[in-house]
Amino acid sequence: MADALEPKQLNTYFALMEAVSLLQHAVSQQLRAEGDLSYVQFELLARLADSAGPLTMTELADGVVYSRSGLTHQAGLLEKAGLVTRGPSADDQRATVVGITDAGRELVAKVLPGHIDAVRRLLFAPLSTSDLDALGGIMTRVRDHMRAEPPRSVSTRRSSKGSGVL
Amino acid sequence: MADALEPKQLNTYFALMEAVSLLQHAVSQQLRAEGDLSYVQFELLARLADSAGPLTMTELADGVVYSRSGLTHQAGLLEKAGLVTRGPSADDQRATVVGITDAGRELVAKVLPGHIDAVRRLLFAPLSTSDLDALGGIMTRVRDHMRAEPPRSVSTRRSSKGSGVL
DNA sequence: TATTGTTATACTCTATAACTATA
DNA sequence: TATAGTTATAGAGTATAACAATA
Repeated sequence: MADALEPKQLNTYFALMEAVSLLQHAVSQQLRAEGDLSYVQFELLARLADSAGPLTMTELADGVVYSRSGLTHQAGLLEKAGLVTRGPSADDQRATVVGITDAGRELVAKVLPGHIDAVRRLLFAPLSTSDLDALGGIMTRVRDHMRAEPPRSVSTRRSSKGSGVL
Repeated sequence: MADALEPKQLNTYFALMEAVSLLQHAVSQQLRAEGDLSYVQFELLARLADSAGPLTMTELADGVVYSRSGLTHQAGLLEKAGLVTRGPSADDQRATVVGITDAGRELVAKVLPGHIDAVRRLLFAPLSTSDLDALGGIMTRVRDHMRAEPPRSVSTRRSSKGSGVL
């Protein structure tokens, strides 16, 4: 126990992980039942729905998926379901641009109310307004910190000689 | 968009989910590399190491795993690896009690420093002391709220006639 | 030479249903 | 009749490596 986290840190860490795990599980069930979507698929659709225009695979991956093949797989499923389209990019001939279809937008719209409901009921119900502000500030900062630091997401490909973990 | 979360809530929700996803991914890599453990397996071992004595499968499951068969599977893997033992319970003949072995404790001890390091670097580095207090309080409250509310975890078995999602 | 994306493949995790045994 | 746990099995998600094509 030489270099343990302070107990307060440890408790915070475990509470965070367990709470989000429970939340993840609940919203995943909701998305599966109401839209036959995994959480990752929902995230991808939501990003596309929110975006001004189509996104490249790499742009779409950032922060959502941690391997290129994983994204290709998911995008393939969404395309087969008629929720997104894939096509060549004009700017960069290597890139694939992904756009959301009307059916995709409709599905997001169909699933969103129940999703919002679950998040409100499970996450926000026990929180005050100042809790919300605090949590928002903290998690935004943490997210940005982790995005900036290595280990980075998909965009940097691992070098072939295993660099170890982190 | 009739009943959307307030933008502040939505941003908070997404920041929380993305930050924890990144954290989960990073610590999973660390645990896999240094101890050949999944995060769930680490959690199970850590609980057992922290517990005064052996736990039943149901006690062990709570908050960690969402299906009984999943836990049986993971416990089987840990047992095969010599990290835990399983045996009949004295109190309740139906129950299985799970205990951690010396090898299990050693593995936790081996893996923990790197784990703590990653959590500090990724989660706590950008947070102040008051952030830590706030986050701890908030996430503890959220976790307890979700534990209390349905959808409950494993302990309640689903009725055979599909009760829908939540 | 580095980057974008796909393919093929293998593996892990998870969940459902059917089952045994005990309370 | 309800609960604890296991088994068998199937499906979904993810990652690695090898590959083709473009920058």
